[in-house]
Amino acid sequence: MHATVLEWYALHARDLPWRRPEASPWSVLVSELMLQQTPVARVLPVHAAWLERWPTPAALAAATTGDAVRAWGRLGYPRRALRLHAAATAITTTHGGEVPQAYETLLTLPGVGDYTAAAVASFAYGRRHVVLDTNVRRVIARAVGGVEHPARSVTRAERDRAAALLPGVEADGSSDAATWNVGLMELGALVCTAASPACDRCPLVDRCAWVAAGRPAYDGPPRVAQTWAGTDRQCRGRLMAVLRDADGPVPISALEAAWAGAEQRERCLRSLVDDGLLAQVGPSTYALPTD
DNA sequence: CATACGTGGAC
DNA sequence: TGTCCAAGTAT
Repeated sequence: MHATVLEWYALHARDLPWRRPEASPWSVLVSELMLQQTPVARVLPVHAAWLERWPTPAALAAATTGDAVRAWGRLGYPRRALRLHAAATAITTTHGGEVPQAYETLLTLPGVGDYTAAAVASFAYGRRHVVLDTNVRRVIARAVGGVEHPARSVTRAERDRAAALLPGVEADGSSDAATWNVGLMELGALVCTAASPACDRCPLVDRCAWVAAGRPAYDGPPRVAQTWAGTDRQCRGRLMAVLRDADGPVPISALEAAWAGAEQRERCLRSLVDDGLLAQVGPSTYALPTD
């Protein structure tokens, strides 16, 4: 299975900026934060502009959080911009300006959880870690587990299975683990997709347990649908869009025009200020934060 | 462990 | 056209 995936990746990998040999660990870290729940196509232009403007953690740490939020644009989940800024600050003040290499150290950075810590350690530094993202989980669930979708949350058995599949260390100390990780991710992103897997283009089709079983439909607990219309998330998004698109502070009237329901609007306004995404700069004026 | 958290493209 | 989904994290 290893050689098959590695060969397929060598032939079909997309040329992404954060995968190039010259990509810095900072570029990798920025890409990983941006890619959390966000498609590659939308990340590409924002990532390029971000690295151009803030080529190092120290450069971002010197900017305001408001600048980071505005540069985040419409990637969604703007708290990630705040976390990335906070991570850059921590890297600058307590890690000598260099993105940490150790998984455990990476894990202490804001916005960096198990997946991102393993991904940065693996992709930026070549360290051997199990990288369990939604793509890897799905490929393993199908190819090895024989089911269409993995469980809602990562189980111990699932992690053990992924660890067992991870390429080992060669006699010379090298390992294919990092390429294996990104290869499995790429396979899940391009071929073994959630809704319409292209098994006719899959290098693992002949040994896939799910295909062998006749591609049985998912029969686990119902996967919760994301609601959107009328939620606080939609309201917060509307309010943030007003601030992002403005040159400076905006009057409360502009925010009132963006969301009709007063009670919900005020609750969301409070939560955005509480999160540090907005600042009240006058009795009836709001702005992106300047700290 | 379930839930909140943005946004827009695909089918 | 509405539903599903995208390299998760924090609480």
